[in-house]
Amino acid sequence: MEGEQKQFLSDLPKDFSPFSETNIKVKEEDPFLFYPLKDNSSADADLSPGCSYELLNLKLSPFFETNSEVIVEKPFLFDTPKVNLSEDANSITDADPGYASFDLTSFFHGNSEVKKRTPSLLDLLRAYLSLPLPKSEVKEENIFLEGFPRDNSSDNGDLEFLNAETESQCCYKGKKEKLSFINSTRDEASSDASSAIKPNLSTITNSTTDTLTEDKNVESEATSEGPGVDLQLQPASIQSPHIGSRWRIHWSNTDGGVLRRQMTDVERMVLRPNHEGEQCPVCGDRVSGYHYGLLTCESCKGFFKRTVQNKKQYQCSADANCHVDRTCRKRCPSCRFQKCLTMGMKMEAVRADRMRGGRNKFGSFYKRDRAHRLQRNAMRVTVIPSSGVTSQPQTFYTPADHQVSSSTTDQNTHIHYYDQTKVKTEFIKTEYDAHLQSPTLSSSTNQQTLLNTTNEDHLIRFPTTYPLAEVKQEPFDYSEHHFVHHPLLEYQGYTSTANYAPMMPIPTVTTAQSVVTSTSSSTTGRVSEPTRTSPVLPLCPAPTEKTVDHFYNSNMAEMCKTLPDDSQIIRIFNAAKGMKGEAHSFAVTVADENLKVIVDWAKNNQLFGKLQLDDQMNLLQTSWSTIHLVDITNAMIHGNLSPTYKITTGEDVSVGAVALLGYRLYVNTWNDIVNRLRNMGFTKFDYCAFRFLALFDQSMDHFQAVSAARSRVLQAWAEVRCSFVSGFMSIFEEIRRLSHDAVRYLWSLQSNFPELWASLRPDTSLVLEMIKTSATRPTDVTSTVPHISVPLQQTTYAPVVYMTS
DNA sequence: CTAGCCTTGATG
DNA sequence: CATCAAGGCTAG
Repeated sequence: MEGEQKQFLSDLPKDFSPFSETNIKVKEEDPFLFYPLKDNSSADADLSPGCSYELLNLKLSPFFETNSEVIVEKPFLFDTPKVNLSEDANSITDADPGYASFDLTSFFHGNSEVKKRTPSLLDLLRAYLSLPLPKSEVKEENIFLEGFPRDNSSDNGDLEFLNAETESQCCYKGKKEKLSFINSTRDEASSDASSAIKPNLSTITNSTTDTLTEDKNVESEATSEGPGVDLQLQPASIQSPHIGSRWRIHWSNTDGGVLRRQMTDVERMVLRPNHEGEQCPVCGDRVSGYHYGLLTCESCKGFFKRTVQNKKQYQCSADANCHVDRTCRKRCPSCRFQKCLTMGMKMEAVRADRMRGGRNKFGSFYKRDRAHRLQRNAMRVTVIPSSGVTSQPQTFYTPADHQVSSSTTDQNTHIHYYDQTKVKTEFIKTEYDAHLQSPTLSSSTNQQTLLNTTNEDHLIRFPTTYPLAEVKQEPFDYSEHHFVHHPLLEYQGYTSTANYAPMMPIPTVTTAQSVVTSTSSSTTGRVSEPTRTSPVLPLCPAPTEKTVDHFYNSNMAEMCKTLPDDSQIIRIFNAAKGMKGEAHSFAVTVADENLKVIVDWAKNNQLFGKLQLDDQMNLLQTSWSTIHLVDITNAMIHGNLSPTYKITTGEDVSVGAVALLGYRLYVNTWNDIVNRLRNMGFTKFDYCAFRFLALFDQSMDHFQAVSAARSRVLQAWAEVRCSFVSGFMSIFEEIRRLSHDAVRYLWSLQSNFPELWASLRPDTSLVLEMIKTSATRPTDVTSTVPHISVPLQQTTYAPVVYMTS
């Protein structure tokens, strides 16, 4: 080490460490710490060998403060040349939890002061989130996978996962190396982590040392074992490559490597490429790309091409309304072609000169369509104003949803297209068809216009930066209801056995409207005549063997595995009821405890983990209360909680009061929700969906990962629940709103009942700190917290008008 | 005829 | 140079 280490340690007193001193002198212009990132090779910096470093501004550290004013705008990352680090284990020391730091004391010759400071609870949460997943005792299933040497350029290498539960197929990129993966499930990690709220030198030093000495040629995503905050871990039963499981990669060369494993369903939610998983609007088969103006499968592409090129004319032997799907698409080419056209495939895109390659004139429209899709994805859950029962559908369900807008008359191309009129078709051109094919009337544009007029648009344009900001935006007047609309469910219509009224505009019976009709018992909704099968609300097929099988293989089942154990919430209630304090205190204790469970659940979620730390914090601050309420609601529905809990004051506190953080006004409303859900047959799947939807809160949809996750959750859920989803969704929205009300209520105590607030020990409650932080942010909820004169019973809140069916 | 895979070549 | 929608090829 001596020769190689050069200056960075050489001219320092051996016992000098920034972290063993209370005050450290730092150069004023250089109040930074260098934190090593994951091992990485090559580069020519000069700090510690073979590592990547992040230059961290001490001012941003929750654990240190400095009087320097220097601010780093962006994280500064760099690498150093590789050297065997194991001999140098002694020079490793620790810093903040979540970072294992090399002792870079040479950088602290300065005149700024660096002091330790006491981190807030949120700081600790942050640090906890930034920790690698808690390492645990290994179930040493040796699994042989094959990997590939790390390609420095591909940061996404570890997002490419492969196959299989325990045995995996191989995928090579670069030269082949046999890698051995040890799958370690997490379980007991909390025991040695429990005490380590503060940075703990020895723990980190030891563990890091162990890592380095034991695993000389091991690279691990997660070898740096941090001490962890005292957030309880749940036992997890994770057997296969899976969210939450930990992997250690051993390989025989020292080039580094990237794990490839099977993508889990949930991971697939955000990671899967664009059209994977999309269904061909003609036959429902897997989409392979844009073909002739539409995202279709390979077979419909070929079919369309052959038909147009060979000027085929088909005749339907039935009534020209045959059902077309993957299994029967060969049966009636006439109806298949008709459906191709109806859905928006363009004959003009078939080249008359048969020239290969290149791009056609639709290129830019494909691009635009992609953008629209992206946007639509981001707005998967579309809020539709429904004040009064509208007589006009808010959106039209049109095949145009699948087609690319075509507004071109551009003939400036050497590619000659078939003129639509040259191929005689048997189709009667209806107004609708004309609209579809019209070069001037873009139906996508139409759709866009409609979307632009709905009030979800601000969600995209004005991303919610602060947690609970969304709460602020929510009108207090609950009489103005918002309903939720899922294009996804519309999409299902395409694969259902629904009949397509040919060439007829089909007014949308959106799920939003179905919400209206199912919850308001309104009969004025414009549900189409009963004879027509709605493409929007497909009938659930009777559960055949196949569907049952599919059910268990669905995303939903996979996602359910990540849910906390049912007993968790019971345990929390039982533990909390013995604590000193009145009802609010009981509720806050329960919330605090459950928050730990929630944090761990979120932290172990792959998608959540992909978010930036700040975004994770924001998301948690926004969604914890809804998740909490969902948890208690679920437990209540299934009779896991007793209706009331006797606390130390002798008072009987209803579960509802606890669930609503002490806000008793809406306990009956909540009880009603519990009953309704129970009657609707609320299952584990529904609970799972609720919990994920709560985590990936709608107000955070401006993060693509969040909106994508929501979409997938909805899709998976819809596969299980079909059209019932809409009914559940409206109740979910009620829960979400209630949870936000509860948070606002709790925060209102701070100003209206300071003694009560103080008795809740806001300095030790993460829940209260979260609420406080959210509320005291500049543009936040504070100003909108209504004056609440009397806690528990009275409020100036506008009463929520909950619909009952 | 079907449908999966392959080749091509303008586009960015 | 990668991308990706065109057309082409061919077993079944």
